[in-house]
Amino acid sequence: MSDVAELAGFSHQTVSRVLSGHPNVRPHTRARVMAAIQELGYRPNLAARALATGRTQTLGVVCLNSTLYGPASMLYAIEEAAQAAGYWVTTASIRAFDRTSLRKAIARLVDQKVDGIVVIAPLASAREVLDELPGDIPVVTVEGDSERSEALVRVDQVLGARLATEHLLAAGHKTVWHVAGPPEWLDAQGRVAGWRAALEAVGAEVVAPLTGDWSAESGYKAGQLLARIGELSAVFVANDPMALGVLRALHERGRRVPEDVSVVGFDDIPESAYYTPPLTTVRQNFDEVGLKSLQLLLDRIAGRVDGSRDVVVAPELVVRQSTAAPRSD
Amino acid sequence: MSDVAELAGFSHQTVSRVLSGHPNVRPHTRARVMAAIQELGYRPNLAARALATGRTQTLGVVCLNSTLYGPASMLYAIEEAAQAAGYWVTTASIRAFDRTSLRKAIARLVDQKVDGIVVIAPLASAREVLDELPGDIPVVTVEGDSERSEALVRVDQVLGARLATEHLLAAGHKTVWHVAGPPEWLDAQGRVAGWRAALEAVGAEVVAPLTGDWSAESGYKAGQLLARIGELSAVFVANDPMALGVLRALHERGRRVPEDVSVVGFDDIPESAYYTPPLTTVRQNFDEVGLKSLQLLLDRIAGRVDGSRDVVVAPELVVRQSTAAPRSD
DNA sequence: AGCCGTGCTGTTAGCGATAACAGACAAAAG
DNA sequence: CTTTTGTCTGTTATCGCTAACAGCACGGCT
Repeated sequence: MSDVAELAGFSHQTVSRVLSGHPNVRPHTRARVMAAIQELGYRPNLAARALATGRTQTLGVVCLNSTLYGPASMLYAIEEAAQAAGYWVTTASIRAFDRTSLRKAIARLVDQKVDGIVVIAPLASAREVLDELPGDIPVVTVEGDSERSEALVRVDQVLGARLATEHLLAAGHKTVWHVAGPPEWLDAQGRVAGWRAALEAVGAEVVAPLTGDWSAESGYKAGQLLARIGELSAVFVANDPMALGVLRALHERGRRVPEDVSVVGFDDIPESAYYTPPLTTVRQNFDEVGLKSLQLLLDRIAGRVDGSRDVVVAPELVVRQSTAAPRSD
Repeated sequence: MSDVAELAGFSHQTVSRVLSGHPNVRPHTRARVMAAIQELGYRPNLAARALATGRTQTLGVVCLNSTLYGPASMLYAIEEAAQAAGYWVTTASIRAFDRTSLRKAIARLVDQKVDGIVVIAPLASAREVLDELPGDIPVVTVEGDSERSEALVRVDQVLGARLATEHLLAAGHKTVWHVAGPPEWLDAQGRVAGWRAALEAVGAEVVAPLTGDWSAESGYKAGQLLARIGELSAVFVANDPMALGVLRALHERGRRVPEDVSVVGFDDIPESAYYTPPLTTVRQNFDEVGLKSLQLLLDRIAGRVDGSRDVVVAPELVVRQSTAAPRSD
């Protein structure tokens, strides 16, 4: 930086002012400095700036399993929007569900002095950990606990599950079975709640849900069980890959979809329109969730805390060919 | 830090030595300092350390489209391994194929003074950009150009495509059609080359490949075209989601798989075992690629350049139910 | 006894930027 | 013509840490 100053014939402080867009710099001076920067190929040292200002222009994202479609999409949307806003993104992936690794991940980000954190860790246990956070760092939670005082962006899982279940009930099915996600996941819990609520609203029987781990394999296993149940006519599966597994298992047992059994998924991943048959599912707009959470975070960093504290994104039912009326016999 | 020093009764430099694990510190002193750190809840300032040492303990990853299964898996594997090695990971996602955004992404990482970079951008154009890189920063390329002098980790795409094609030829198919990935992608190019080589080796006809964009939708469109071709008996599709689209299109036109047409995919994503029918495909071990590339990068950071410059991971054919012998008529 | 090497700790000087204050000069106000 | 105000630039201190050097005590050697 002092090289630039010398070449331009000004002090390093003036160079700093040019860089930070300070108004009180003569246009002529600014031009000279810019030329010197160009000529020397100077790039400011971000570590030094971080040390001096206390800000890093970096955001942290804590993410539970970034190979799943949902988290990966949100991560991508956040990264891109952050980039556009002049921020960096550091990710802290965690594999396990436990509190310790979540705590460690957040500690890492705090150590790195990130300017804000997005937590994509829709686990019941996340709540306690977030309560331990230093209060001076803005945090936005995605799919978190709505009782937390911090900002939150979420998809209305309960609504989505109700849309799915009501769609099946409206087609004439007496009741709807459910393959749920891991019980620790808040969105899995929400989908169970919505499914249950829809059934109870019309007095339909509520059969205990099966549980998977979001993978197609776990859906397949649940499907093998379901396929043996004669009275089965409609299933709501908590995500699309598991629904794929269910479709496969039903097919292998000779239960036709949708003639014998109707299936609804959740997420609307790009592949689900090409399953056999194309899957009726509930669309979550992950890009929007990622974008909104970033906006909220930037607002908080800028001190605009007054704005909306919670953002709820509405899911949407996408009807395809895996659902139909039950057989009349 | 000086607070800790004062509380422990030593100088700040001794605290620094304890933190960095310097050998010449009396155990008693070390214990006192540690206790003081504990008591004050002291956490070192990484920006200051970065400024003083010139190292950041951060790695950069440039990633082309992190919502695809392959890149997402590698990213995840890298992130986790880096974490275990005490490094942070900053991602720079790019959406477009062009040189400018790649250049910008790398510039961002260099500005941030990352200690090393992994480039997951299997594009032909990546090569030129990488040549512009400052020579003092270690770089590992994934799926890059093997003629580059830098370190490289890749899956043998040509071999994988040959395995797939030869499997179909061995089953008795006269020739194999191909749905390729975007031509700018090096792995798409490699798969075309392997497919072509396998056909030419036995003197089979080489029909010009169709092109998709890795999505199920593009595979579906290619499949609609293929389904009209009467003589079609075997297709090799450049990735699993596109293969799903092809399966769907064939099914809609009444072409049975594998009785009428055999289909082979590429990647072995977790869902492909549950497609209708379960997909014969070529497995790439993304975790291994991610891990190996990180190891290579850490080696280079540590100055161990002597070791293997290139790592080639062998893909593996996974035979499921989407392939069979051609119809005898 | 004197010297030297070794183990431990403290002092000083940066790393490369920004913040706060100070000074010079020109234009506007009294 | 002096005073004030405002625009522009420079000087100095500081962020929190590590590197290099210096110093001190101690034991073994000649």
